[in-house]
Amino acid sequence: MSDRPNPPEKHELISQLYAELSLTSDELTQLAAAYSVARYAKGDTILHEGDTVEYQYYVQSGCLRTYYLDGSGREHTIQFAITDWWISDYTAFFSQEPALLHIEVLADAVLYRISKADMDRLYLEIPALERFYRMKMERAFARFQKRILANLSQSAKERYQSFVTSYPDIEQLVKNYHIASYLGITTESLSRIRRELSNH
Amino acid sequence: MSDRPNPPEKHELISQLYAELSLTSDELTQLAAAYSVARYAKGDTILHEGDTVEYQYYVQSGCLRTYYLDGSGREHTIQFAITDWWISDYTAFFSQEPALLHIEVLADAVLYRISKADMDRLYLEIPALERFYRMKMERAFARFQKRILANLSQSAKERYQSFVTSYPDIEQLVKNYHIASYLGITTESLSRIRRELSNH
DNA sequence: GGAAAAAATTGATCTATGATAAGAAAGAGT
DNA sequence: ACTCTTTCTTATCATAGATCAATTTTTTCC
Repeated sequence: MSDRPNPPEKHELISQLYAELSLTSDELTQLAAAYSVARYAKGDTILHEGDTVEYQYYVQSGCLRTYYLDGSGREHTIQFAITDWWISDYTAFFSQEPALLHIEVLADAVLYRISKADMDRLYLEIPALERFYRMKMERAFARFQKRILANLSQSAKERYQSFVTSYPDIEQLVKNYHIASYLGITTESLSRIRRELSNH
Repeated sequence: MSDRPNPPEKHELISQLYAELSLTSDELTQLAAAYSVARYAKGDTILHEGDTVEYQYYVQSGCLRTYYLDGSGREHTIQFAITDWWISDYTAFFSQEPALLHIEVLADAVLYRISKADMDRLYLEIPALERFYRMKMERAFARFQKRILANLSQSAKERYQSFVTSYPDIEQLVKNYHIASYLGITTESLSRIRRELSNH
């Protein structure tokens, strides 16, 4: 359950989320109207491969992951998301092609979701959102580049160490087999790595 | 050398590049003024790790790659760029932190470059650019996600086959050891994969 | 056209991780 | 508190790819 007993009033949260934009009161009201709150329990899957991706989600509390099922039925975790992070199958959200990814709730979550239809309308009505989301995409791109670099140049052990250093909260929250699937190794290999690291 | 004997007039190219935006003549003139043409020879390095990244480049002709040098001095190719593609160390371009990547010219190139200072000014003067670059970042993000998925879920042989299928022009243009470093394997492993594939 | 350099291939051996199986530990439900 | 399920660890064997070295092929330069 979220450590915040109740989510804040929607309008207050939207004000904080877009604080850097200095939007007018009317613009904030428009934005707040476009968001809806969605609560999910641990274990829920809120997107399945093949679905149309209607929403992106802002995580007010909880923990989620996106994952891909390969041809052999193995799960590959693409991203985790905790409080103050965003989550969707972004590729499918942008293109409106069927989802490639699943989204699973790893800890009870309160999410604020907004549809692509509303996003597209609001880009026209509140042009400052273009800049906000361009810069958000730049940061997301940078995180993926860092991930590609790590996958190309680091051993599994090094990648695990980076993960633990960069995301201690997530490391504590999620199961080891999810971490293994994020790192691209099996749970047995992760166990060996953890044993080696604890024997130093 | 470029298969186009001369680059088109700058204004014409900028018109085509931003055709979807239906910019005014004045806006196109402003944009064209911000771009400069840069010609490089095969073998040039136009960005080094540690540099401030002042420009992003549109490739009018030629071929380039970005690469990262790891702690052991090995090169990891992050992206290639051919005609009509963009290239930079984007993470450092956005953040203005020192470059992590190098950019090398693999075939004589004609590039159109624009500085971040000009970009930032033009975002304010031509707001339609915000949308153009947000959507460009969305597509770039999607390509990186596809790359992460492939790295997590495919064997080296599968990744090479996807590469050849997706980028036949690049496969013909660049050296095998660059392809190997893009795929995250050694040149010896790539040779063995190529032999296996040619014996089927 | 020839020499030198670069790129690519091949072979032998090694290593990190995968596959499989079994067992232990932790968590969930009653 | 107990039982069942889920998660995690460990052992053994297999494999994809790395490392190292040598050779061949291709490209570059004069």
